[in-house]
Amino acid sequence: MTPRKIPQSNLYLREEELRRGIELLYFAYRDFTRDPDEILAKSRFGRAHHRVLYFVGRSPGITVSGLLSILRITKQSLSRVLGELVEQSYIRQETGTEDRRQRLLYLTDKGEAFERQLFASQRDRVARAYKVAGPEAVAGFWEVLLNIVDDDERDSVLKHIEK
Amino acid sequence: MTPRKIPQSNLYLREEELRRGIELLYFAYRDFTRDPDEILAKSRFGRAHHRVLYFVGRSPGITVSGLLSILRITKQSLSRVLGELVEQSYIRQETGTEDRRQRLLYLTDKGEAFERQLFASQRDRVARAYKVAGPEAVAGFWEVLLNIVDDDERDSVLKHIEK
DNA sequence: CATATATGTCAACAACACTGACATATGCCG
DNA sequence: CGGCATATGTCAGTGTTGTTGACATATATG
Repeated sequence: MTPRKIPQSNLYLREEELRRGIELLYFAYRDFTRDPDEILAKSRFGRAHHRVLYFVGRSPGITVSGLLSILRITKQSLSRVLGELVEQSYIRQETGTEDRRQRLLYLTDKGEAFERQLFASQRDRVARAYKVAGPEAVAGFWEVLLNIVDDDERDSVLKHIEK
Repeated sequence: MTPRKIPQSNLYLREEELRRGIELLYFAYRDFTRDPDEILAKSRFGRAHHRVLYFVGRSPGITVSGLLSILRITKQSLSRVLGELVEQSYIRQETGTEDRRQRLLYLTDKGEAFERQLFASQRDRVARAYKVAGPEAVAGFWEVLLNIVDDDERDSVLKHIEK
């Protein structure tokens, strides 16, 4: 009951709550990626291809460097994955109109169909979670995740999700 | 204004909301893993070692198969990582008392110190996010994540986080 | 024209996952 | 006790995804 004990107890509680968030993030992400992974395993693509299809589908006409700053990988890594998707006609490239150095990326019909299939596998899981938890929980879910993102990335994430 | 248009509009809204969750999960996870990755890069360990240290620290005396079902990787994959941690005295193994086939895993003092350093790097990020978002948002964050987890895994996750 | 930027490419390498096959120690059941 | 199951360990080969470093080409910009 000394004053010193109170902050210590709060710190302990705090750590438990923080670990709970860390673990839930880990477990949810672990299961959340399994749905598309199973579909991808049947093709010769992997998770990296999925991410490219996802973000090109989400931002048609995105440039290579735009994609790089979302994915935060090197251009050499992206190049391999993107090259395979282009070569197999899931993605097409157009030379930029304003800046002809840029390559603007778009999903082809084939790519769009595949992306929708991959999305569908995650959609059901997330939709169920939203439904069970309810709209207020969902708002909290978004709010906390947004604040976990790097401070200097938050604006760019907001631009993405508020489209 | 025909009845047909209403469900279509709802579906569209729904998809936007689902994609928002998917993207926030992606971006938050991307940044959330960067803190420990930077520390790990200075050692000769990687993200896989971190996960093992984390869950052994969280459940002292966990068995190898217990760890395998949390990590959902093969024993061959775990073996390499765990072997390195044991060999460098971050983790020690004890033969199970009830079942002598089991190897019970514990962090050494060295392992505990390293785990706390890794945890600290994520703690600040999550603590700030909790603080900015507020307690109700945090409850929603937990609730949605828990429901994103596989149905048949939810009990085991609950057992974990409610310790 | 000179420099910067956007993109592409080659090569070597590392982390982390997988499959398949086999080995050892221990528990448990009839 | 003998036989089968389980917990763990190990060897070998492979694939995906990331890295660094070096260099090339086309285009923009001052």
